[in-house]
Amino acid sequence: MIGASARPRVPRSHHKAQTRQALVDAALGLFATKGYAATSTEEIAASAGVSPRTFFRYFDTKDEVLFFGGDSFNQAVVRHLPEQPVELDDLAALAATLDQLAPIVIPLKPRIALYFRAIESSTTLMGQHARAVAQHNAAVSEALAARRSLSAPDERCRLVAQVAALAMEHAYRCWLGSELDLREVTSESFRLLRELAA
Amino acid sequence: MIGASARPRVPRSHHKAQTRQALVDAALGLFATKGYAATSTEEIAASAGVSPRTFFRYFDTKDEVLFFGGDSFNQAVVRHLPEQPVELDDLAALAATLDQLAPIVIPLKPRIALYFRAIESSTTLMGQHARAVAQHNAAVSEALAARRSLSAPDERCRLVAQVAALAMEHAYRCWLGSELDLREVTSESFRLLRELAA
DNA sequence: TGTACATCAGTGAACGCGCGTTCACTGATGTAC
DNA sequence: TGTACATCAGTGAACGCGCGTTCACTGATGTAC
Repeated sequence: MIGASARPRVPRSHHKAQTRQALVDAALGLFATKGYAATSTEEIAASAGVSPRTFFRYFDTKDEVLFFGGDSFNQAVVRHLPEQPVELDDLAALAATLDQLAPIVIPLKPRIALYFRAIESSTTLMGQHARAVAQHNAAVSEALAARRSLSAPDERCRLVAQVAALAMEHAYRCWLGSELDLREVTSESFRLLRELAA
Repeated sequence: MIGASARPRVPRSHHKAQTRQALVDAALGLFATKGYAATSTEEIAASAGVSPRTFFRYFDTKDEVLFFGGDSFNQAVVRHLPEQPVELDDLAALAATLDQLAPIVIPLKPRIALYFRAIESSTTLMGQHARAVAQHNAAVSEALAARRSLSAPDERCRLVAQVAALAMEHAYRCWLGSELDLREVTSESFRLLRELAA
């Protein structure tokens, strides 16, 4: 009687990750279409196919569910930055890093679009995003400090990280609203940045 | 019997403005010390000396009470910008404008410090702040467009406004945490900005 | 391989709490005459 | 100047609602023997 077993005995960790992902996806979709305030945790749970109670097993608060892998992108930036040629200045090194990471980002376009639509629906999510960007910038300025062999980031590192994040977000918003190439839009954004300070 | 009247018959509009201000002040203080989430609207009302119900006559939501006159500062920037010498480029014109407005900002230092402490206590207030900054930047980029006789702001205007806002917030945070002169810190911040793009 | 127990994802039910609303009212200011 | 009425800031009480918590349980996976 081979294959007569009712269930394929899926590992717990896998099941858990799946549930979490389902909740995140459901929330992202609902927030983007209905708005954050108009979406209850109960609805998110229902849309993810779990009970209302389960939501709070994965997230302490409603806003924590907004998540789209900004962390791993951040880590990728920090990893790629030291590999840039030393003759590039800080801004150019960051631009080159973003250029290298474009292939990872491009397939995520629909998801990123949902994310931006979601955060615009709510001040809380806006704040969530602002915090995430601030963390990202702190990590990048650490990496910039290391690149210049400083023990800790100085004012300059922090400002470069922030300015680059600005150019990046600017480029991403252009990209999302058009059919343009991400890499071209990004390099154009950095070029403009240089020009206006010249 | 001169002066025997019990009350001096204070105008309604004045009384109203006073109540509103009392609520805003109370909220700013409580948010900065206890944090946003740990402060209830009832507490704010009590601290302002009015009934709980009155809070919602002035503000539709709890977070709306965070307010410290960013609007009037914004308007001041927009008013002063066109008066700058035409030979200054956009960034220099904004720097000069902020330099002129410093005397208005300096006496507000304790209040601004409370504001920043408050927004750091809560993602919602963080979002509130992000929205306010975005509005400010939109208005500034309009003003920049007018300065260059454009009918609408282009990419460049928007980016300049954002970069300048970054330099400004950077300078303000340095200023709040020190005894340095606001005008010096600001000009240093803009100088650094130019340097890293050179 | 098989049995016995431990662990843990998921659930149900009940609840506390604070935001924000609705309805009905008081009393002071504003205004028409 | 004085009276009568309109307006509006402030209040009290009661309530709906969704977030987030607590307690007690089920059933599948993991593991020791």
